[in-house]
Amino acid sequence: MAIKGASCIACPMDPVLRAVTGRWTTTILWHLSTESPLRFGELMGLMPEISAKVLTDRLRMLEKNGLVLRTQKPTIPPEVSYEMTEHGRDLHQALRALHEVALKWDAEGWVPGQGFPDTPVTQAAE
Amino acid sequence: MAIKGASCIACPMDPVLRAVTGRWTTTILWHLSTESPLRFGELMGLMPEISAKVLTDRLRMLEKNGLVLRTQKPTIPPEVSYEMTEHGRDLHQALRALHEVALKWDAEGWVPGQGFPDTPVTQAAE
DNA sequence: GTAACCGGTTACTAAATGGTAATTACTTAC
DNA sequence: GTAAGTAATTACCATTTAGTAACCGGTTAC
Repeated sequence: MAIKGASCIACPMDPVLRAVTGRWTTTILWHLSTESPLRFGELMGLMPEISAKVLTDRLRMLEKNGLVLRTQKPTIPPEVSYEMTEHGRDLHQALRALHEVALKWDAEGWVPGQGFPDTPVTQAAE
Repeated sequence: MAIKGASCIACPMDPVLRAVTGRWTTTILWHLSTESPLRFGELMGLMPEISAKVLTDRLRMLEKNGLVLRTQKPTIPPEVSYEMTEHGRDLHQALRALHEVALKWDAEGWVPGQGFPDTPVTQAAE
């Protein structure tokens, strides 16, 4: 008889979560999952608050993990575009499900850090 | 006519992703989504590498966001258990989809930071 | 000659995050 | 009287991460 939940200690969730979640990562995947290919500048435009450095870092990481494909045309000025790989597209269902949750919670009046209208407010001690 | 993808700049994905993704957060939600309720110590056991401080931080954040319910029995020693709220359970589909992806990629030989067997290897410059 | 274009890179600094160890509280067992 | 057990909390320090601004390349338009 397995210990409650113990069967998942060594399941492959953790490494996958590290690769596809985290600051900006999931947002980038969501955009590329919704419309591909997207150019570097277009991604910047879709995420006005990300910096070029972080976007580059994330795209490199996703590329290394085989989830995103980078295509460069050697024109002047250069034209670089990104799209999901075949494997990356496996995330489509999960991303769509997350998007639906986002729409639902938004409609229900969810506020980041405060929860839903029916979430009990924890009193701040004086 | 909307600019390519522009319709999602202000969509509610970002705040939701901040609340449910991030180091340990999604893993905690996955465990609570799979079996509830779980006690603090049980969660620690399921994630051998997390520290009590970080687990506490995450649980407080999830509670504030109305996704996780904390129940304390005033016994000695105390017995505190955590479970998903009604709203939190909205994530079930997304979490299950992520889990399926994890199982699939694992079976396909995906290695974190190196991708799949068919992912082109970027040469490390000497 | 110089500014714009695009997709970066680099160096430096600032902020967020995470880990460790000590401490709390109350009761039961040794 | 002291250690164990549970669920934390706190202070402090180390690490990681992110942001800022400057710079690069080659060509075209002014």
